Amino acid sequence: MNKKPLKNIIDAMSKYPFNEIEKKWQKYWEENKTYKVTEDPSFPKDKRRYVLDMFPYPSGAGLHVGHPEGYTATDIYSRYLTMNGYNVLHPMGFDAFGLPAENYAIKTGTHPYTTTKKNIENFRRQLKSLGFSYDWDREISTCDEEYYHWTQWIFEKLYEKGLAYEANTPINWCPSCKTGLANEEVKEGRCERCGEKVEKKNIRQWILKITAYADRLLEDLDSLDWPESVKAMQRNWIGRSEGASVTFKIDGLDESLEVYTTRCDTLFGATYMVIAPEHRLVKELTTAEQKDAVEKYIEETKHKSDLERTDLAKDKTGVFSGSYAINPVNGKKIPIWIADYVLISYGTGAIMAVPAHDDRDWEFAKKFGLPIIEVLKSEVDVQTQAWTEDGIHVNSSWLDGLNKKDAIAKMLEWLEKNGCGHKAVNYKLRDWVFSRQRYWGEPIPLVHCPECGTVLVPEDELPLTLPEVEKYEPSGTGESPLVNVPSWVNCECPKCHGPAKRETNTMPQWAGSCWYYLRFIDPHNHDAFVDPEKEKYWMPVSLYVGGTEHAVLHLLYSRFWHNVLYDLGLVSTKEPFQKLVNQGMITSFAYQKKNKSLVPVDKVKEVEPGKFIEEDTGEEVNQVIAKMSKSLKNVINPDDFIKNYGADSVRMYEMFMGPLTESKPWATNGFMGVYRFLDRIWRIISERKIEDIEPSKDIDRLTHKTVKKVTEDTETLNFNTAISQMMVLVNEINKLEVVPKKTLETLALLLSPYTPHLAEEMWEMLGHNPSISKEKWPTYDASKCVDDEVEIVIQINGKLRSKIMMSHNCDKETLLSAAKNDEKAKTWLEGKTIVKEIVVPNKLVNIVVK
RNA sequence: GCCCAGGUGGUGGAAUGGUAGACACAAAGGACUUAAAAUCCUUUGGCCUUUUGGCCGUACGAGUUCGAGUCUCGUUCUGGGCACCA
Repeated sequence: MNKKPLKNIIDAMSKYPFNEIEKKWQKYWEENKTYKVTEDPSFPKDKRRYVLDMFPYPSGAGLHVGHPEGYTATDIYSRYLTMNGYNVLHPMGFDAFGLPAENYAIKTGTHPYTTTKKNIENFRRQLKSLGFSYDWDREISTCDEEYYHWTQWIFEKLYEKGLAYEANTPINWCPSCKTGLANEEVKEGRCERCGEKVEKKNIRQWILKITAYADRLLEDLDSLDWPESVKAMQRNWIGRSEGASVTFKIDGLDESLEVYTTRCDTLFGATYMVIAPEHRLVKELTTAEQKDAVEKYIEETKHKSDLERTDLAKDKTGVFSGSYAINPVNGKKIPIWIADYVLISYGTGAIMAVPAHDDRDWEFAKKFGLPIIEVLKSEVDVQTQAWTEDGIHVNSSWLDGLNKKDAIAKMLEWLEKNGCGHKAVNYKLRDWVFSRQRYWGEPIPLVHCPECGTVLVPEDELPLTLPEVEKYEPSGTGESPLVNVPSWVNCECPKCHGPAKRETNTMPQWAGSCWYYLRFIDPHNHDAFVDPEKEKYWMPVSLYVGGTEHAVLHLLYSRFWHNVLYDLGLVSTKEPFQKLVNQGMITSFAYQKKNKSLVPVDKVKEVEPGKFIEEDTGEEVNQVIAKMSKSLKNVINPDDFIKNYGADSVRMYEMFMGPLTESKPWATNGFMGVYRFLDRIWRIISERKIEDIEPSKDIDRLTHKTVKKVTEDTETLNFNTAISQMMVLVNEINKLEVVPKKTLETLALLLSPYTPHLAEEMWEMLGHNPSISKEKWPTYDASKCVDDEVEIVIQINGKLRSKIMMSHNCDKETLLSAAKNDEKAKTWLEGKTIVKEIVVPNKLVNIVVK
C-alpha cells in the first residue's frame, strides 16, 4: 500500500518534538492535578455536565484503535465545555471481571486478579499517553472489593424487591464457556463471546425480572436523545405486541388450552391447534394411540440445538396428539398437534393455527394435510399460498364484511362477553438469566439454609469476597468452581445460625457495568453506593459515547437497574443516559479478488492510482473496506502511532477521518496528512517571526470565521469539519512573513481540546502560564465573519452561467440589474422573454426565460 | 421475511432546497538540493474544445420546485440488527 516504508519517511521528516512536549505536559497535568473535579456548589445545575465513555474491558491486547476514537471525542467535548465555564465530570475506569482473565488462569494458574491488574496498568498507561483529561482520582475497577461490595448491595435491593428469583428452567448454555447465558448474549444461535452453538440446558439459575419493567423500558425511550437505530433495536428486543388471549375447551377433558394471538379476528379460520413440545399438557393430551409417536417426537426435539430448531429453511415437523379442542366461536372440533415451531418461551406456548392467513401455519397444514379455510377475502388462492394482508372477512358469521381492525375489536368484545378470552399483551423480552457458573465474577450474596430457605447475606457482611481456589476450571456440570471450596461454601445461616451453604453462582460481567456511572460520582464512599447529594449534583449523564454492540446488552440492563434504583428513591433521574452517541467502527482496507476472497495487505501492490494487483499472481484486486484482522495484516496498533508520531496526531487523525458516528477505514496516508498539519503549526510557532501586531483584515476575518465554525462544530461533535477549518486558517497563517501573536493565541485555544499537548506548549511559548485548559474559549464577532464583497451566482433557468462580485448586503434591485448587465448573462438573455426573477441576497440571481 | 442506516472524484470525506467535490490523501509537473528526504508552488470529476467556453455528472427511474446530492414516490445495491415471537 505504501511504496516507501513508513519508518524512512519519519526519520527524514522534519519533526516537531512531540515526544518531549507530550511527556512534559502529561507530567505537569499529573503533578498539578489539572483535571481534578469537585462538586463545586458555585456552578449552578445547568453549568454542570457529565461526559462519559463506555469503560473498557482491560484485555491483554491493550488499546485498540477504536478506543481512542470515542475517548478523544468525549475528551474534546469535555475540554470544550470546561473552557466554556462548565464543571465537567469526565471519569475513566475498568470493566474488569470477565472470561479472558479467567481462561488465562485456567491455562496458567495465574490468579485472574493478577492478570487483570497487569492489564489495567497497561491500559492506564496507554490512556494517559493519549493525554485525556480524566480525573484519575475517580478511577474504579469492577473487580475491586470496594466496588463489588455495592454491586452485591444493589443485587440485594433487587432481591428484596422481588425482582430476583431462582428457577430451574431450560436456559441457553454455552458448552465452550461452560456457563449459562442471557438471551441477549446469544447471536444467531451462537454464544456472542466465543461463537459456539448454544444448547438448551436445564439448570438452577438466578433470574432477574426485567420483564416487570418492559413497559417502562419501552416508554421511556421516547424521552431519550439516543440514535434512532439503538432505540429501534431496544424496541424490537422488548417486542411488545398487543393481541388477545383465547381459551379453548378440550373435547372430553376437564382442561382448557389458552393461546395468545394477534389475529383473533381469524378465529373462524382456526382449523387446528399447536402446542410446544415442552407444554405442560403434552402428556395429558396425548392419547394412547398416539403415545409412541409423541414420545418419539419429543425425544427428537430435545436433541436439536436451538440453531436447528429455529432454522427457517428447515421443514416443519410435528405430531398429532390425538386430542381435539373446541373452537369457542363455532363449537367445531379441531385437532391439537405438537410441533417445535411453537416456542414454549413466548406467549402460552400454544397457538391456534389459521393456515389461510399465516405463512407458518399454512406450511404446516400443507405438510400434514390439515384444512385451510379462507376467512379474509384474499387476492391469492389460499390453497396455494397464505394471504397475510388485510381484507374483508368472509366465512366468519357475524364478522363478515368487516376489515381486520374492526373485526379484531368486535371479536375482542365477543370473547370478553362470553368469558372465553380477553385483550392481552406479550413481549419478546425474557427475564434476565443472571447467574454464571464461573469463578471470576461477583459472588451472589445469598445463603441456602435448610431451615430458612434462601437468605441474603447481611449488609454489614458485604462485600462477600471471592475465595481463593485451586482450580479455576468450571465443573461443566452447571456449577461454578466455587463449589470446590468447602470452607467458603459451608457457612452459618445469617438468620437461624444453623449450618448452611453459600450460593456458588457468580454474576455476569454486565452486573458491574450496570451502575458504574453512579460510582464515578462518589468512588470512595464507604457508607453508601453513592452520596445522594453528589448523585443529584451530576446526574444524569449528559453525553455517553460508545460502540453500538451494547445496544441490547449493557444499555438495556443498566436502564433496568437504574429504573429499579429510581423506584427505590436511590437515584434522582428516571433514566441514566440522556444523550447517547455511537461511534462508528474503525475499519481497514483489504483487497478482494474476483472470487471474493481477501488478500493480505502486504501481498498487494498499487500499480496506478486506484489499481491494485496481487504481487504473487498479478491478478487485479479491488480495494474494499473490511474489519481489521490479523490474517489480513491490516490491524492498526495505536501504540505504534503514538510512539512514532505522537498522541496529538493520533487524536487529531481519528477525529479528522470522518463523522464520529460513521464507520470509516484507517488510512495511514491520511494520518500522515494530519501529522504534517501539526508539524506545520510547530514550524510556525517555533521558526516564524511572531509579533504583537494587529492582524490584517483578511486574517482577522478568517480567524473570526474559524472560531465560529470550530465552536459550532465542536458543540455538535462534528470534529472532522472543525479540523478542516483549522487547516484552512493554518494554511493562510503559513503564508505570512510576520505572524500576529493574537492570531496564534486564538489558534492555540481552538486547538487545545483537540491537541492538548501541542496547545499547552504553544500557549507557554506565547508567554502565558499553564494550563491552557483553564483558559476561556475564544469568542467571535458575527459581524467580522462576513466578507465585504461576496460572489453572486447568476443562473439562467437554474443553470449557472456567470458569477459577479458584489458588496455584501446589496439590495435585490441592485443585484438584479447587475446580473442583467453582466456580459455573459446578456448572451443568454438575448432574444428571450423574462418570465420570472429570483434574487437571494448575498447568494444568487436566477432569471427564468422563455 | 421484518426493522434501522447508507450509496457523492483514484481514496477518506465537504455541502441551512441556492456555485457539487471544502479539507485531506494519492498522482503528475515544477522550485530548492551535488543528491535524496523534508518544505514550498502549480494541476487534478468525466467528455469535447487551441483559448474562450460548452455538455454531462451525487446508485437507478419518476415527481415537486425558478432551482434537488438535499424533499416525495418507486427500484436497486451495501452495511447493521432481529428472526418459526403466533
